Amino acid sequence: MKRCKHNNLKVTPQRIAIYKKLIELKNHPSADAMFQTVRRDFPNISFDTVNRTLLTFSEIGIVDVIEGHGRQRRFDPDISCHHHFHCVKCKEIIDFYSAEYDNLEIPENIKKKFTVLSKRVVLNGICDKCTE
Amino acid sequence: MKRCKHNNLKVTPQRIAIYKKLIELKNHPSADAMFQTVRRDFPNISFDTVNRTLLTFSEIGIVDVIEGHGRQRRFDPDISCHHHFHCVKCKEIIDFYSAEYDNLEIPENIKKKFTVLSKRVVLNGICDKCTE
DNA sequence: TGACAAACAAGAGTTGCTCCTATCTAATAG
DNA sequence: CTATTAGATAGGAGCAACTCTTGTTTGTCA
Ligand SMILES: [Mn+2]
Ligand SMILES: [Mn+2]
Ligand SMILES: [Zn+2]
Ligand SMILES: [Zn+2]
Repeated sequence: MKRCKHNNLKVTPQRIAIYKKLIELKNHPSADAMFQTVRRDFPNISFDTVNRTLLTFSEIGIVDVIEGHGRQRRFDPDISCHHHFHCVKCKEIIDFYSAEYDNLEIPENIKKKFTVLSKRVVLNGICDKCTE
Repeated sequence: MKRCKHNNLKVTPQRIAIYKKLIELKNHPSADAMFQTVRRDFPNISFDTVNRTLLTFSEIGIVDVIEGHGRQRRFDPDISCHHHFHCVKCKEIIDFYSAEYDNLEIPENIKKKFTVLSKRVVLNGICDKCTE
């Protein structure tokens, strides 16, 4: 919660509860998934607070809002450089790691024109569970 | 429209109008953006028809539904292998091309477990227009 | 121990699809 | 060339996932 104070944000019980759930998660939850999880320990919390807090956290770099193919925004508690496999059937987003991908060079013409903040390789396909 | 017949889909004036707009577009329209464009030539068309047709086209491989960070689904009339730069400010998605990226190998552990249908490098950052 | 800016809960409002139904039409058979 | 009909469309209701508003509460600092 140092990160909160550092950004002039108050340290509230709601923020602490959401943060704790976030760091123990290993998947890519939607705002509603986080809400359902957090409300088990904090029955009076509102969806709006969870959603707003996740967006606040993404602004101060605690979570990432990641690319998706569905209508729900997906958050990623793992903010290190890694890559994603999207299953087109079950919509799950699966992490994978590759030094080769991490070290990809940004093309010159892009570097000249734009400011690149992050890069990621996104694979689409069918996961092992959906193949049967 | 051969593609339609080949997939047992009727060739309707609406589908022709949407298809024509699609192939002349060079950006990544949302369903609503397509609706607004197509209705100029076809004032009586409904949003639902445009949206449904875009999804139908994506099923038969005429367009791609691409990864996004917002709430609107984005379509891509360019179905060849290429890569995307997402501007986090104006939300524009800009194409770029790189032989190096096209030739990326899929990691062994992914290839073993999953069926990969497409790959793309996604860069996030700030575009030239938003930098001023 | 106040004062107060910031954050919260609850619920209304908005956006962007998605579904439903009556009507229409492209394709095929006669 | 017409009749038939499965499939497609328009218009509108319905729904999911946020997003905003308002009145109340609370963490922080003096
Ligand atoms: Mn991840
Ligand atoms: Mn593209
Ligand atoms: Zn799957
Ligand atoms: Zn921009």
